[in-house]
Amino acid sequence: MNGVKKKATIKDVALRAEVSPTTVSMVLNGKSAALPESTCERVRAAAAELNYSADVLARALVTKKTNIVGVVVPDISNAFFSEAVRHIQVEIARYGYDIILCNSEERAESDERYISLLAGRNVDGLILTPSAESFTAENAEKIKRLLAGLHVPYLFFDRYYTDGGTRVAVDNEASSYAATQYLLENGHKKIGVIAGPLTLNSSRNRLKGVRRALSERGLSLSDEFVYEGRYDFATGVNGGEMLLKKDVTAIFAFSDMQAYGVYESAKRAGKRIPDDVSVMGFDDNIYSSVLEVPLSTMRQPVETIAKEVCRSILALIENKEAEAPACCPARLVRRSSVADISKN
Amino acid sequence: MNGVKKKATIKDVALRAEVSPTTVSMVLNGKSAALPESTCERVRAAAAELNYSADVLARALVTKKTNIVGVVVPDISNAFFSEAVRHIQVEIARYGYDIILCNSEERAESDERYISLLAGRNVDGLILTPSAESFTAENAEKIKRLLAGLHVPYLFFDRYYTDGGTRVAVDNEASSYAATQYLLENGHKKIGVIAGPLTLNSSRNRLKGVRRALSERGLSLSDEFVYEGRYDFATGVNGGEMLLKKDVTAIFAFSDMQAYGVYESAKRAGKRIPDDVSVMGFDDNIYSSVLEVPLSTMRQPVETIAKEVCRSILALIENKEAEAPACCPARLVRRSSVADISKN
DNA sequence: TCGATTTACTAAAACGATTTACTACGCTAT
DNA sequence: ATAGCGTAGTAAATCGTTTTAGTAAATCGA
Repeated sequence: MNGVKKKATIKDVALRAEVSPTTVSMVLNGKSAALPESTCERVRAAAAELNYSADVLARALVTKKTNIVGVVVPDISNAFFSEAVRHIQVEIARYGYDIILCNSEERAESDERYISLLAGRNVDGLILTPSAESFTAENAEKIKRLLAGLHVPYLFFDRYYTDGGTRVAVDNEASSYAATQYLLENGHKKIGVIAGPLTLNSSRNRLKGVRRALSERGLSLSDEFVYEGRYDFATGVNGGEMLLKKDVTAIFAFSDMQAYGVYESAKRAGKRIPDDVSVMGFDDNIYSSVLEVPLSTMRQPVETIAKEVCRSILALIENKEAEAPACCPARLVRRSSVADISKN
Repeated sequence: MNGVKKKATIKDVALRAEVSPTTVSMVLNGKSAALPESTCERVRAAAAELNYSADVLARALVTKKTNIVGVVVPDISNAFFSEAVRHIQVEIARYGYDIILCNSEERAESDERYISLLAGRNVDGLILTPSAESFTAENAEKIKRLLAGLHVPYLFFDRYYTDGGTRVAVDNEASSYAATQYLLENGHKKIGVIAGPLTLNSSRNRLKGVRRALSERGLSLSDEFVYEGRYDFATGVNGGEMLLKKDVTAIFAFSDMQAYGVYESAKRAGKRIPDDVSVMGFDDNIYSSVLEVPLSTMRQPVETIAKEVCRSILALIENKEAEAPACCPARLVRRSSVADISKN
């Protein structure tokens, strides 16, 4: 009963159960096939009495398994990522894994630094959403080389390189195709688009979907109706301002956050939503249903994606073999920000 | 050049530099006071050539230092926590620490499980926001006992037990005092409050602040004007509905999310903000400035708080001595959701 | 010149597990 | 009688560091 009592080690348990550490280890790790139940019982009792649990560091040192996966996202305070990370953490905890979380703040240099750092921590796997910067040809090459040299299973989440690597993302092309169809069905022909960085596959594929839907109706999207920026509020404001001047009847923003910016720009321009201009978003943040004019948007199945991320990375950790890319479909959420002008 | 080359160990470096592992360790850890520069140079060169970096697991095993801090929050997808965690991660990384993130999903059982788990991972420190459940007398006792037995430095962030433990939080009492004063200055006397769980010090102290401001003007807040719930949207809707029936002129919601709910309830009741009822929030989420009627609110200085959290936990890790509680002041953000009715 | 000190370095013990390769014993079958 | 085998374990190596307690040689002071 004196002061700080140290954690019991496997030796303490061995001593108390009057067996060797080897035996303790085997019993506690379920490798006791060859041992009589009486011994196992003694060991388990001793372990319980001493409140023993194996030191994870010592164990990891010999087994080369930490049960940690590293997660690198551009910005956890972005609603999409925070929700995804929450689901990932909760889900992967069920398999006995913890996550070390890193924010790259959209900087390629941080991606590199964190990836190396996590590998140095002997994580069992890596879940990556590279920063926008990491999609320039040069940076992409660096990241890919870095990962190849690491021998740590990794997977791309939401953003990915097209030439290899396991990935889990929403089906961007199909989703924005659906969104555009919805706009078309409501009579919109003059559509403006606010995209995220076109270096990202997410934005490029969403744009592709828009173009496909349009061309199927014999329409096309000229470049001057596409405003490229980031996925943030300010981009929405600027893009909205620019597109409103061109008298579009609908604006499709590639993120809800951008859509909020469009609302702001409409307010400034004295235009009402959806009477003067329709707005369509992408993500379905919790806030989108709360707006004065609830936003029509494509809902990302964040929980499904998160679970798929976990399933894939665990598979990679176990098999060390490439997984097929997983594409999850987004769902159209019709609210009030899109007006039907087909009868006009 | 054959296949997978293994990571270089300290022995490899020692061999190449023609010294002992001891020497390598000392040089690379800056304990080379007694060694001639020539040797140091040789060791450093060898290390560089082999691309050597010490295995953190092996090191942690002997030094008892992991450079990891555990973070347990109720819900990372809550904007306040996600922003806080982002700043915490970025800041603490500057000191060479990583964070393992856990979501308790507001469940006491998860708090216990994660705290034990993180301690078992030999984290150097713990940053905790206990779930609402963990504030019942019984659960609180359990958590406190658990922490006391762990010998891991820990700190409470945002929510805390009043009887001990280092803590970092916004000055809730002063903040809501200021908010209430603002309401009073604008002529509001019949004020309704939507609180979070009153088991949480944050809610209790905010309520205290309201009462103090009111009583200084000879007013008081009767219980029927206080709606207790959670910090979420649904609580705002329900509380708003209830309070609007009592013809309050202003509603002070203890979170922005609740305030959004109040907006919704006002819309349903056909009341305009701020013409028919004023609304005040708390947090200043990024969305609050985006609303059709931008929300007046108390802005939590999240980055400041996060930095203070890092400073404190690092101090605790180094000194192992209690830190003074840190209280950060919130700032009043005046927007359009509060009307001046003092001239009526 | 000799003992004491300084310089430059190292052997070996930890840290706390897992894992491989044994051993000692009793029993059976030939 | 003994080879062979199953049972019930264990000793010792290993993982890759840090750290303690030295030592051997060179230098210094008197």
